[in-house]
Amino acid sequence: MLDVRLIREQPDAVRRGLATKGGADLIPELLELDADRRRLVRESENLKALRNKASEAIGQAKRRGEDAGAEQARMREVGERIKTLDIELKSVDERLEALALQLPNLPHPSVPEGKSEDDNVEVRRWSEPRTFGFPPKPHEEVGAALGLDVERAARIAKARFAVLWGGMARLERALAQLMLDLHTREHGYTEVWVPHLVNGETMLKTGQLPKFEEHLFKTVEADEGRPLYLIPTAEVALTALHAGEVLPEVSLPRRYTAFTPCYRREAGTYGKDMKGIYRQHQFDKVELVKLATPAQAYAELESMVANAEAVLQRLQIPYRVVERCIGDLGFSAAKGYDIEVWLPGQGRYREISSCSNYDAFGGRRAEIRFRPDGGGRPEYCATLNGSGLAVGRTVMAVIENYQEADGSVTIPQALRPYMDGLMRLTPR
RNA sequence: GGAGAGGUGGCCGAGUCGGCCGAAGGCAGCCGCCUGCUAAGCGGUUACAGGGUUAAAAGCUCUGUCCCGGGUUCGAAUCCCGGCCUCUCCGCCA
Repeated sequence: MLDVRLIREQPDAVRRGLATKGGADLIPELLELDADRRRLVRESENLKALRNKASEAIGQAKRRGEDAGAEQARMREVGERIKTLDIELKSVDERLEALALQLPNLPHPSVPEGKSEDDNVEVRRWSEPRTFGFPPKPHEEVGAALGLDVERAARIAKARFAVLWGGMARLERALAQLMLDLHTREHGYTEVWVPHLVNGETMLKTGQLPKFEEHLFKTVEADEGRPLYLIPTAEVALTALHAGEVLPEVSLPRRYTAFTPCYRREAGTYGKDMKGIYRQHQFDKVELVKLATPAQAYAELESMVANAEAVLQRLQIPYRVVERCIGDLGFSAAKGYDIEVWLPGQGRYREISSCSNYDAFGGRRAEIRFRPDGGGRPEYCATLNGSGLAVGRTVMAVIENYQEADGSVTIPQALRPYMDGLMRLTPR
């Protein structure tokens, strides 16, 4: 969420910032509502001050045994007027917040121009794709022989689910473990275990609601309690952990990691990436989340990307890093990078991680603040998040990059300790 | 699932028949004083949000906040209703 005060004081700068991302057209109405709100607040509060004084006088009069009926009647009317104003104020506040929630974050000045992911800018590449002595197969073909089973998954659930048998299931688990160990032992993250179902308020505070409801799986409690939502990423749970809190500045940055399944409806992607497990309703991810001061946030973004890259380096799989352009930044991000892994079966780089700095936009929405070291008023934290990595897509990358002519897959060195020294997955 | 108790400031804890309660007292913190050191002692101070004033900040001032949302009342921490959460006992359970 953007600071309404910033919009009020520098509407033109905000309008320029939102030019590509959209939402600038909402500003006039927002400014009008803001002016209405302040007018109503002033009037209501003046009347409340009057009433408070009068009520005190009535109390004193009554204690002296005097009659205060006339004054009480007068205040009854004032009370009615206040009630009317407050109802109006509440309605203005609600409309104002609904509008403010629709405004995306302002891009950082360093973010490249561009409309779609095609305009993203490659920042660096790591390692060279290996040369195969045979035509490399896509992961769904390599995987089918090794225990990747989408047919039965579709039967017991629906399309876009998978069953992993034997070594493939083991590979999934081993990768998650490798990632968690790397981030907790070498990158300073604290491992957190979180609920996979969260309430609507948490979804609102982390920017999933109201805008992205169609992407979420929603549950209904049997006793008609508030609905809970399946998390689309551990980011929502991790970021919301400190919602409403004021953290000491010395405790920043905080670095959290969690291994969870992610559940996404994938509405509007029918027919897209239907083969294999690139796009699933359920997938595992090791997520990275940081809370930082706005001053630390951009350096923390760089190190977060490096932390995610380290996973692919361990696995010896080629990738490139692209900086997302304004049009591909997403709603909440001020700046962000994607890591794209090389998939020889597809002959191209595909997204395996997305790291973003939401800066104070995220902290304001979730109400996460910090108390500056020298004292003073609390300020909003910057929130950052990134995949480190999406486990299912890493499985894809491993089996495509390490496939052999006979249909087997070599287990990367770094992964063997997590698979009892197993060197190879062979067709079943 | 059944029965009961409760949610007050950074923490503990008091709030009488609704007014003088943004809230006693204690602890912790900060500033100063005092004292060979330490401990003790003395004085002051310590929430958040929003509005107004200001170029802005500080300051001043007003409003709201005693879990959340409604209601009663001239006036609610205090009374009433709903929700959320916590605890105790019984039952069930990985």
